Amino acid sequence: MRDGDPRLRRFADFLARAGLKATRQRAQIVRAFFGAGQHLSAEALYRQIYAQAPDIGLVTVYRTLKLLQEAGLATAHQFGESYARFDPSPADRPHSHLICTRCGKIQEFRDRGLRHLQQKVARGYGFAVGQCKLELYGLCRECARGGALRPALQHGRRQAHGSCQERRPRDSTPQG
Amino acid sequence: MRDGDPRLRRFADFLARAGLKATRQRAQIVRAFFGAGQHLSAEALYRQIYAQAPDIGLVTVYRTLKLLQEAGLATAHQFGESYARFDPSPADRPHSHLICTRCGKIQEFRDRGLRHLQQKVARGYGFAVGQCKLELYGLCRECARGGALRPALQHGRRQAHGSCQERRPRDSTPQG
DNA sequence: TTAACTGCAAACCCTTTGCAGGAAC
DNA sequence: GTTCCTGCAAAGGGTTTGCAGTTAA
Repeated sequence: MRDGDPRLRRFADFLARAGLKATRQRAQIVRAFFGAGQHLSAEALYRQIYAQAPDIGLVTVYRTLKLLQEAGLATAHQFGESYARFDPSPADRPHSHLICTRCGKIQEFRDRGLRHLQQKVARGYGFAVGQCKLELYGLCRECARGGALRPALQHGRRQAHGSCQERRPRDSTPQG
Repeated sequence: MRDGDPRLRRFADFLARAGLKATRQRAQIVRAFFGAGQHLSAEALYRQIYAQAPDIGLVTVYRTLKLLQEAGLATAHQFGESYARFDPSPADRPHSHLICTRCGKIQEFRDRGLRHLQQKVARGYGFAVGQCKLELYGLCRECARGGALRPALQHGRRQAHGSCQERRPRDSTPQG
């Protein structure tokens, strides 16, 4: 991560505006969080940080992740696991997720169709949509090709992802 | 719930086929579960049952809900709360959810557009979609009208619903 | 100087598990 | 008569909180 990451500045601003303090621990945690560029769990983030700063506690990681959420710089997701993963994309860049149930890879995507679907549902049910959560579980390109290059995903205790169309695409040619 | 609910029969079949026993507790639990016609938590289901059968324990409710999931007759959802809610719709009737963040009401809906979106994403990313989870959080018709007829939803400890288009529909006229 | 922060340990909460007695087949 | 089931209590696991010492502003 380049040090000029705008999210670092946004977090600094958030702290200042809220009358909170910019501590070394918070700096290291957010740096590691944005630097990872993945959907890490609190525990995983803690382990990454531990390598460089073993004095930072897991509790502080949790507390900082909570601040990041309040600042709109992280979003917690369950992804059918027993623990939360934190999405480092700013809340003002909404997106959906593809979760590979084999290798655990999580990809983000956006699709205009979702907006239309929301509007249709909003009209049909008189429902004022605030947040939208769309998650597609299945096999990523590599895993779908039968490649077991990555180890299989270790599932958590609570496998609670909802049901939907159990269906496979006709072809897999990219098209953006 | 009428006693001829096909789900009761499906559950009985499931038990028989798996060499499991049809106990009074299981009967009462699944009856109450399907009868409620809502997305209850284990605790809430337990409380309902407690009125008629205080000898049935919460643990047995959990165990029976797990069996129902294995039988494809219930699905666990997190819905941004700290605990799971169980959807009494058979797994072969996939659908999405509207969750009112004010009164807690959960509505199910289906939309063909989601299928298309899935196919598009599948092509674009080479992703073999298995399960799909779509949840829209916002205000139901009644709550959106400013009516606070139902009490506000008691949120759980863990508010982990993902981000998406923060946006409101132009109008609220029904159209199916 | 003072309000906020940190780490530790302990608490919390939902869910699962071990075990001894009880019920279905 | 087995095998499975139940309830209780206790354990598990992720997350939060209380507290006393520490640090940013």
